[in-house]
Amino acid sequence: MASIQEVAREAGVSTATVSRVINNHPFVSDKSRQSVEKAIRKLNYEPNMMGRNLRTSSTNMLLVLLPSISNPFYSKILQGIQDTARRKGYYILVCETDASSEIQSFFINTAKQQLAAGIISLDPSLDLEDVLLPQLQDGYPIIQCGDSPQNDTIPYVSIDNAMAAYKAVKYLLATGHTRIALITASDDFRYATARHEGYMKALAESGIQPREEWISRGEVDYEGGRLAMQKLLTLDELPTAVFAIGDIMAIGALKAIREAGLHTPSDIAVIGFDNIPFSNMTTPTLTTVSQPMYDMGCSAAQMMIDKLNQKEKTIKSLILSHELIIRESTEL
Amino acid sequence: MASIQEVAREAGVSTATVSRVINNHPFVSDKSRQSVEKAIRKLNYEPNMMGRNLRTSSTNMLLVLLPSISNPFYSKILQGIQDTARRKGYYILVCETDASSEIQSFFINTAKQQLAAGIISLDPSLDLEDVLLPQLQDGYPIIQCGDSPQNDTIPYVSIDNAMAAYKAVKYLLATGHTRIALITASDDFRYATARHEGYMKALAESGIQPREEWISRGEVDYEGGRLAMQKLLTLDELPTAVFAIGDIMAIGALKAIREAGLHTPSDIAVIGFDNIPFSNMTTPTLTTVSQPMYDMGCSAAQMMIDKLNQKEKTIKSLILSHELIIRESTEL
DNA sequence: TAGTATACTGTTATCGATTACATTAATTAT
DNA sequence: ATAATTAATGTAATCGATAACAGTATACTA
Repeated sequence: MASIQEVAREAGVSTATVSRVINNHPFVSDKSRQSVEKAIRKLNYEPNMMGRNLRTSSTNMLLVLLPSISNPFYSKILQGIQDTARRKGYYILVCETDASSEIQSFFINTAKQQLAAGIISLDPSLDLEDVLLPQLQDGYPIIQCGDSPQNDTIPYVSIDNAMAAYKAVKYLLATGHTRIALITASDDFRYATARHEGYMKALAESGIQPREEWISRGEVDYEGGRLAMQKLLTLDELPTAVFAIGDIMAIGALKAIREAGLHTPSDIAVIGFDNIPFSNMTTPTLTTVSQPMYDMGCSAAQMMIDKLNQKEKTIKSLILSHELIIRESTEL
Repeated sequence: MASIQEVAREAGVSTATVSRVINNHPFVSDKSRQSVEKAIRKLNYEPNMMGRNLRTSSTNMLLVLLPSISNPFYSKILQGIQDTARRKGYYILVCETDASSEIQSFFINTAKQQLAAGIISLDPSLDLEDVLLPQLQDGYPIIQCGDSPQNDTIPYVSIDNAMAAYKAVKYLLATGHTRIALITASDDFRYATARHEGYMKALAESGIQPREEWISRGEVDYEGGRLAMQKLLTLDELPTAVFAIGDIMAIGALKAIREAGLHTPSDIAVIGFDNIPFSNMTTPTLTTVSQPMYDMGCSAAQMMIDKLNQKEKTIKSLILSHELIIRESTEL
């Protein structure tokens, strides 16, 4: 672990000159530059990040908050963040926010301690605005990714959830369905309420009065989707199609339908949201709305890095495009 | 961002005394301790990690190398690592090794720069011994998790893969199968060859001569499993059961069987490996060998931290227990 | 009472980098 | 030929913490 001093001694120059060579300053003679580079190679020198970051009071680490690492939706976004960050020389600190309550203080410390240069949050349930931001230094960069925040003071990367849901339900209507149920989650999540809105709007446009009992709620996981579907299956008049606000819930719904001895899509069509890898591996394969998860991650990281480099004074939110992927669960 | 100097001034003591209070040294008077604590609260002080780590030339970050973040097997392990690490005050730097070739140098720098205190690798394809280790400082801690390394100089956390595979195939034999195929991957992975061995041993014990054509190989993903199964389906005499060395490949196999108009388990039973969350959501649900992924992660992190704290001079490898989970894909 | 141990606190060097400032050498302008 | 620029380099302070060492005050021992 050679230090800059050793390199300087080896090269017969001062540490300042070595530093200038490392950081590509002008005003270094070719002679000095060459002997420094030679010394660096000889000693296998790497600048120590701690020393550098302490002095410049900067850091090349980004903190990513995500509700659950093993949720494929988030991990795909994380992949995008990671790739972009690495290309720009940034490291990713991950923090799974689901696990416990000490977490808040743990990651807020990360920011306070200047360990991370900024926070990218994938957690839609985290109240960034009212809980997180006030605890951070003024101007500390935060980006929300995959959902839009409660209010618009925090920049985000997302898709137009209402529009995407609208189009998905429109598609169901176009294929002849009129009794279309919604499987959704708590209204705490903006994306959930936005997709709910899109659903309502599509029905309204077709002159269909959405029934109270068509809205079934559950946890955002497989069991939650399964239970929500089971509730729908107790209705006197069954829906002929279901729009679930997430693929995993939709996959749970598929299961409940099959358990009831019914068939998808002939008895009940199902449409999901997110296009997680597994949505293409189910039986039947799942019609879904594709979110550009990887791109969302890339964009979030890029926005953060631009902000850190002051290329952009303020971060502008970004709406990416979505796509309806039609598969077996709705094909008649 | 108050510094230790400001706290010292506020409390009317020297920085040394503040440092002693922070680090719970004895020999601090109650009077000093109280005024320091008061100053810390008042200034909302948090020790700066960069300063501390530079001085102590230590760090509380661990680097985790994983082939793919979005693979549920790895992400579940990562969850265990993360939880344990955080409880002990360590941060996790993730590095997805699949993506590109600059990666090697990127993460080796992390170690060289003393940014990370140790490396936990989940990547079975990474040649830790011959490629990674020689580039690191002598004694730099590395742990392999989820697979045993090529040779035994690097400590690891894993299960007994050969035994687990043996028991899985034994179960198929016990339920009357005699033509049992194997879907596996490249022999580059130790876990793959170990599971292959277990398969061979079980067949041999039952006096069954394993046929060459029963061994079908593919990439370790959904498509790989599907293609490998398709190859098996071209045989004149079809196998009645298939053991796949990973759940995702097994799920691909289920798909291929269904596409061929056959039924699982009545025509061909399928058994997977890993017990990823999705193995319980397929149709039919997948019989599989459960690896304690979360525990593996916890153990790996714990071993690393013990090593770093010098509780353990050398790290001892750990074999955790597995379990056969019987579900619909093998139930007749 | 002098001497010694003990408890507590402060001074200062240090980790490894960056950078403002000073200095010197070389070049150009007058 | 002298003054004024410009280029190249070095000196030393600095970031925020820790810790060796020294120093002071108090209690205890002989």
